[in-house]
Amino acid sequence: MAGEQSKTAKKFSRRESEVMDVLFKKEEATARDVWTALGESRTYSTVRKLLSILEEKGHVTHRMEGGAFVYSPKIGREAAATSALGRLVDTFFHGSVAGAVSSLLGEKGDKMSSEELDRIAKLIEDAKQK
Amino acid sequence: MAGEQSKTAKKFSRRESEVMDVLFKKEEATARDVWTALGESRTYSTVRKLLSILEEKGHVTHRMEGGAFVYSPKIGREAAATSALGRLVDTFFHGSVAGAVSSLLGEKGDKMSSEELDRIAKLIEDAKQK
DNA sequence: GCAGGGGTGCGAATATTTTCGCATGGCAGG
DNA sequence: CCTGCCATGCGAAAATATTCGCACCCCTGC
Repeated sequence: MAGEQSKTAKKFSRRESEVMDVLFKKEEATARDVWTALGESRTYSTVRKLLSILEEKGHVTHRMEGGAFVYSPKIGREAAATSALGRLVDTFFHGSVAGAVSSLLGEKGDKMSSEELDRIAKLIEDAKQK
Repeated sequence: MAGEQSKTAKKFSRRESEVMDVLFKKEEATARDVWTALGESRTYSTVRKLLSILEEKGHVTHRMEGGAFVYSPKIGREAAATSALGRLVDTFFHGSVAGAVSSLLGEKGDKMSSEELDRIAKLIEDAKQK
């Protein structure tokens, strides 16, 4: 249980993670999209710079479309999510998934459809089988 | 679903969050403890400075014990965890708790005891009742 | 009383991150 | 062809975050 972070640890600075969040949510977006999503609190120019830095660091890629860059995260939402989730569970719940689920349910349980609840129950079932 | 972050959004810089992580894991610790936990990669002095800044910003408190400061997070693990978890679920799973649980199970499902699995199942049951 | 070993506070040099303004280039409309 | 609009690149100032070194204090042992 020694160096387990090197593989998953993604270090984003404040603004960088804000941009990444947008990208993860939207899957892909132009600089202008990100700028808008960020509430236009900064300059369009600033957002573009951030994007280019993120790309330089290898966290995002872009493809040309209609004369503009369309950026998208490079690591993959799934991987990033799993990593972040795992770290969070370790930090706050000492590795207890049950603890995390409990917290999640406590927070959003009310607003969840019984359908979604069922879906989770099924997930548990499957895990137990295996 | 508008401005829901203002209440929970805690912004920590890189080092700051590393320190907070230690504090959340240990519940409380002296500067030296944190320094050790951080792998002593920096100077003891640096860690102390970080702690004092964190305190100045209102994220941690300290109490005197045996001539040394024992720091502890101020927001409470539970609240911080819920907040972080919620944000993460929003960002990566578009708010779907099931999606998050699925990911969690996929990552740590194997290593989980059937006991913990049961515990979660029960949690779901309770949520459904309500 | 005089080290020695910790602990704390503070000020300041360094390193990074953030934020922009400006120069350039492509395209559609007049 | 000229003009306005939007996009990208670049360089650098401004704001923050990190890291330390020092001065000072308190307690224990000699």
